[in-house]
Amino acid sequence: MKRIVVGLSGGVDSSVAAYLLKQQGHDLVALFMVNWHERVGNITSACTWEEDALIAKMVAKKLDIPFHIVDLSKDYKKRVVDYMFAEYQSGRTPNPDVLCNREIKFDSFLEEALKFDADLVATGHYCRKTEIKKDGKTIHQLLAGKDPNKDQSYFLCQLNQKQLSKALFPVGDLLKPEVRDIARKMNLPTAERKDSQGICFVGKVDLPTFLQQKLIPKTGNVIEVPAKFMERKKQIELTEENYSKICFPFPYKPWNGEVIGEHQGAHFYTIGQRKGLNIGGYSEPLFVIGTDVHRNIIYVGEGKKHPGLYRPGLFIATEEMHWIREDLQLKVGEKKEFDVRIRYRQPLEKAIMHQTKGGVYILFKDEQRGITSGQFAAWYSGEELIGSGVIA
RNA sequence: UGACCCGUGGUGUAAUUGGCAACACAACUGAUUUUGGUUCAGUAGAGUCCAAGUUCGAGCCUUGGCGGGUCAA
Repeated sequence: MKRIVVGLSGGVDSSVAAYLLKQQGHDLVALFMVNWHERVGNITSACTWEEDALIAKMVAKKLDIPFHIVDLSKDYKKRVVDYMFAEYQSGRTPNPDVLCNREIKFDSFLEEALKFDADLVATGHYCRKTEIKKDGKTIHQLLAGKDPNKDQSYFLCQLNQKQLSKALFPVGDLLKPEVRDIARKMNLPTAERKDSQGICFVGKVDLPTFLQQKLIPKTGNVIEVPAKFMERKKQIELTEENYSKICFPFPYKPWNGEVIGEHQGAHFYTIGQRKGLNIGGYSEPLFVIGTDVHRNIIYVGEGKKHPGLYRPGLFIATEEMHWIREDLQLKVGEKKEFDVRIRYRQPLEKAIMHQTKGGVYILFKDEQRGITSGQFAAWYSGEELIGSGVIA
């Protein structure tokens, strides 16, 4: 029996996680965290944290677990939301939920949880944890959830050994339908609740509206780059000397194409984006293939096969590298194959990672669509998440 | 100034050469998704530049305007 704090969110997953731990006879405390009060840009008028808290409390009561609430909104604002604005401002596309896990759930929240004298902190994430011994040291492994459709290990790709040592993921061995079934059988109030989506805790917001709190709209040009132009530019051999050309965003220039419309601010767009351009009349849809916040230009290409949408590799600077498995960190000059994904719910892709002095180059076996600065690349070895980093 | 061509939903095109307007893109809504995005489904939107005429019936034919373009002087 251990003393465990379980983070109840008001959703099914964490409820079932709590139930399972209770079944195993652990000494539980439920802790609900408030991360966001404001409702600017909210789409659903209802559904604020109060409702989630109420339901979480009902779950705790049903399971006969003491229930507490902790307000981490200050931290969340400072460590997640501000980061988000700053990233968009500088033309990158952040992943707030990865940060939320690293900075809040498994840091601020973890700290609060440990004040309850807990040995471990449990969440409803779909991922698994194991440990191995190596050179007499215990190493925690973060594995994908059993349900391939719900695996959330990607969102935890920035956790470190210390954080993992305290973490517990009780639903990681279950499939989502099984979790629902358990909730139904146990009559948990969350059994039929819809899965949360959108930026965690902020909720489902209209992102442009949300961003406009901080980012000022500014009219700029939309430039269409012909597919032929990029085809020519991409005729480069994938050799080490060319890494710097193929592993970074293509430096589009205004004269690489033609002005076909206007936008309200380059920092509101991301690579691969189709909706929101407000430009019609093409036989195939237009996709954003590049943004330039300094010149305030967005570059687009016609058709989902446009060469500007694909890249064979990416780069992660050394200071942005994170190894969950510190012991597997590559040395300068070393090359190794991993399975990599560059966004949530994307099939893993074979890639060679090549560590250099300034950072690591990741060369995919097949070109990847929509590689975006600011997003996280996460590399796996089979089911195990080995490390991650911010795409340059 | 003369000749010729064109004028259809927000945009780009289509309509068996007379029978009440289709497709794509955009937009909107929903589904999927604990980031952004992607993807999927559905909805709405023009009575065809204007005026007059031929016809049972015109976006398609005729005439005159208006607007845009090409060629010739």
